Amino acid sequence: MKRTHSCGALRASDINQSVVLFGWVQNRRDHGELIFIDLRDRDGLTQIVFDPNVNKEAHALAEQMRSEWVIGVQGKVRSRGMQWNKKENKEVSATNPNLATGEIEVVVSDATVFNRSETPPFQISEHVTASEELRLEHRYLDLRRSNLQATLITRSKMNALTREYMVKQGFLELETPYMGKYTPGGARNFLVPSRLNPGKFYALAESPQLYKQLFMVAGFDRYYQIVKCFRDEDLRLDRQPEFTQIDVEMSFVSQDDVFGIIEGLIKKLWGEILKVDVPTPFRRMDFYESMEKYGNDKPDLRFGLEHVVLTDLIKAQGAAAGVPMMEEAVEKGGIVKAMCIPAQYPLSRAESDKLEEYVKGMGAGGLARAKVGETGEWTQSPLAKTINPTLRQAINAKCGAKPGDLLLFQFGREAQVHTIMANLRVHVAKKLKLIPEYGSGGVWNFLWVVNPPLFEFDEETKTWAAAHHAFTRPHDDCVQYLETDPGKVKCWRYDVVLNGFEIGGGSIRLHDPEVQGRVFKALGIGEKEAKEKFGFLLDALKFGAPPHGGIALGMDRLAMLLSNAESLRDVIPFPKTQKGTDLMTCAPGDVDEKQLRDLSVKSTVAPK
RNA sequence: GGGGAGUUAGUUCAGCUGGUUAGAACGUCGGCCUGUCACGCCGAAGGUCAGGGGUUCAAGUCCCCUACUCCUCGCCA
Repeated sequence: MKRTHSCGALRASDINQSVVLFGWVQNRRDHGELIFIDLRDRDGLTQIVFDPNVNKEAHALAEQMRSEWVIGVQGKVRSRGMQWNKKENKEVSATNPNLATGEIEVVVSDATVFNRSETPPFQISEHVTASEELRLEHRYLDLRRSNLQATLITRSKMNALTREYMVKQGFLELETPYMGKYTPGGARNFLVPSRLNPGKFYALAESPQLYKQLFMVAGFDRYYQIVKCFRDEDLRLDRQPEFTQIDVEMSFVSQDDVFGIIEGLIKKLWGEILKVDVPTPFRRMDFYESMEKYGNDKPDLRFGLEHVVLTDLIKAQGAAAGVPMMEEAVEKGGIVKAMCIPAQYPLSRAESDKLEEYVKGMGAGGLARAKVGETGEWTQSPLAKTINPTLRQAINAKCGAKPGDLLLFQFGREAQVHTIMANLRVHVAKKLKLIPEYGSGGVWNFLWVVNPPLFEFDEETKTWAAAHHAFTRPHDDCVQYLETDPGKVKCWRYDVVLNGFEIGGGSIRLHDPEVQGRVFKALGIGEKEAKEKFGFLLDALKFGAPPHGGIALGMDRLAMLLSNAESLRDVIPFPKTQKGTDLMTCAPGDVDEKQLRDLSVKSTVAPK
């Protein structure tokens, strides 16, 4: 027997053809005489019928068949249009409109069993939801489910479309090493001990960042790569220790050129995969605006509930404000933020108490609330009695609060207030069903977040640190502040955001050695240290480096959003758990003493 | 490292303020059935209540520890 069709191929136009199908038994419906089996492969389902009047042996074999057996059948394609129904004593339509092949069935004249199957630990079905733990343990079975197959097929399409697009735009696909030199700063690296160089280690690349800049120095002009990256940080819903980037770098370009290329790519991916027309250019938002209104640099713009910063209002009232906790926060250099939940989305006392629990989980002291009354007075709030009425009206006005609205407040350390309010905003939006729990809801709000600061002040070490990396080009009109006021220096860094997910980020690089030296100085990195850490790149920049810049898109996140998946794990064939383990292979695993000796490595963990 | 949720039949879950034999659905196995399509009907088997310790006359249920899974803060330039 040789397979003639896939299980998703046959249509009414194939009726009367003799065909051979191979596949897995999805489902068996035994009527004593007739036996129906849904035969499955990655292309779809086809109903096959065993009739003892057609072939007794095949029918007997079908009585034995069970879920997930791998079989082959030969037979004739027959219409399911009108079939004799004994119960009703007349011909009745038996088509299945839920199936692409529902117009037809294959009457089996010959059948072979290629392999039997044990009863699987969970049913291979879209209807049954086994726990993720069990599914990961038997990932090869989970991957038989059609929705997981669909996401991986979508990924494959993304790869093909990306390559097609990038090649057409004149990009070269160039490879970079995974095993490189450890560079401090940034994400924690996975280390690989070197057997040939005892005591020394490679680091797995957290991104091809430095290499792709060297490609520009070498004159390749336009580089891209679909590449694995490795980061040894804690996992999240949208973070895996190994993940894939669409990595891009270009010479002689401005920020707008990079945006144009990426907008074109996303337009193509969304257009061809989802048949959705994404309008370009994308909206742009200043980093500071994003922090102020949304509390982070990856705002979900599918809904409102914008934050309002009240710090200045409270400062202006001085000692007369009547909100001692907020005043104290402001005095200590912190900020005060509010969020207004409109009256049309009423929250019960129990619900708003739950919100308080939620923010406390993020380290908040509590969640101050105030219900706005008919004349702008506050009720149901500990602030109501003491607050200066002028301040209260000013806050109402600034928040656009109307009678019946609920105001939520956070105050304290700036970074923490932003984080808590950012998470609270999304949390509330989901609760109020302004956005779905996961997935786009059919709304695709792309956004560039631009002009962030080059440096961040590290509260712990009391020093300035690179907000992204030390090779980002500052705005020309900010270079003057490098020495005097580093916090004021904005740079050519950009993130592309979709529905609250950072799907990519990049920058225009710093190719001027003079400014580079000043940036290092601001970071407290001496010449010697810079040479040790980034020597090869700094050397390379001395030999005629073109102005260049680039970006990297998170391929897994794109795939997750494109296929409305709940988690990154659903678009990665073999993902890891939150502790970075693989439940199927049990990686990471033990190695024996000899292997360690060969690598000149000693474990400090006592053997069990 | 911190906070939260969870772990009961092969699977998904229920199991109240501690109380006699731990239930349901799906799956599995057996029987019946020529038009089903998540077929239907009848019957059966199936449990270390995650592991360990404690409180109690009595623990799936209360307490402590450990493991694992998920969400999250920190972290991810």
